[in-house]
Amino acid sequence: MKKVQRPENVDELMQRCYSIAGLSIGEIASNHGQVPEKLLHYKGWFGQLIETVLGADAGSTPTQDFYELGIELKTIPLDEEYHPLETTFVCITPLMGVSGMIYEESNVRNKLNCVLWVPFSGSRNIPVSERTVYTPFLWSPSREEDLALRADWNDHMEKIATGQIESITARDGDVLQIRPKAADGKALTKAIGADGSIIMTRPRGFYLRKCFTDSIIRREYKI
DNA sequence: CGGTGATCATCG
DNA sequence: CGATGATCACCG
Repeated sequence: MKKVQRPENVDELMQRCYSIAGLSIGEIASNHGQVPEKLLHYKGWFGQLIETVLGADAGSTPTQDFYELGIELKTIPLDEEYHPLETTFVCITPLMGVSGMIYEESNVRNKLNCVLWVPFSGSRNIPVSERTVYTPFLWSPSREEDLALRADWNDHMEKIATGQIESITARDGDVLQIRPKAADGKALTKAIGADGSIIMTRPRGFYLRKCFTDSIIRREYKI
């Protein structure tokens, strides 16, 4: 693995981004090991590859990838018409100690405050090494997007705070949904139960719906 | 276990 | 056939 230093500033980061725009995954991975045939057993592989290439550290800290720059890195697979193929994981959903939490100080708001999107062709009928990176770009939520995120976050967190976590499904939330996020179905974590007691439940995560990221992509690429 | 990075597989 | 619920790999 070739070591890449952390970028000193946004310009340096973006120059690295533009240097990989248009390249195939195989070309980008040439100095970083083998490209997997399928992503089934390597689901986060591409995201971690891009982190390495751009100089983010591969830690698992709940902060931005480029902490000094306040920038979060997200790769996003698109189909032939530039529509997102998958939802976008944001962060783990807090299920305990949520009373008094406000959106402005939430992990969701912090993560999405400034995102470096790295879109790439992700259709499964294209061999992984032949999929290409589109032009990465920086994004911050518009006022409307921020309001939509805040509304969903408030709805979700109120339910969690009042012991209704088990009633939340992926259908809830216009742009921000909650879905299981764990290694398997056996993983359990503490949450607030209906009667205020502590219950054990599946860990959850916040995800951005495709419609939300789709509008981001279409606005940026003017399509 | 609880985070990071996500995509898979099944079902309505 | 797309979304929901489940799952995969790795790290400290």
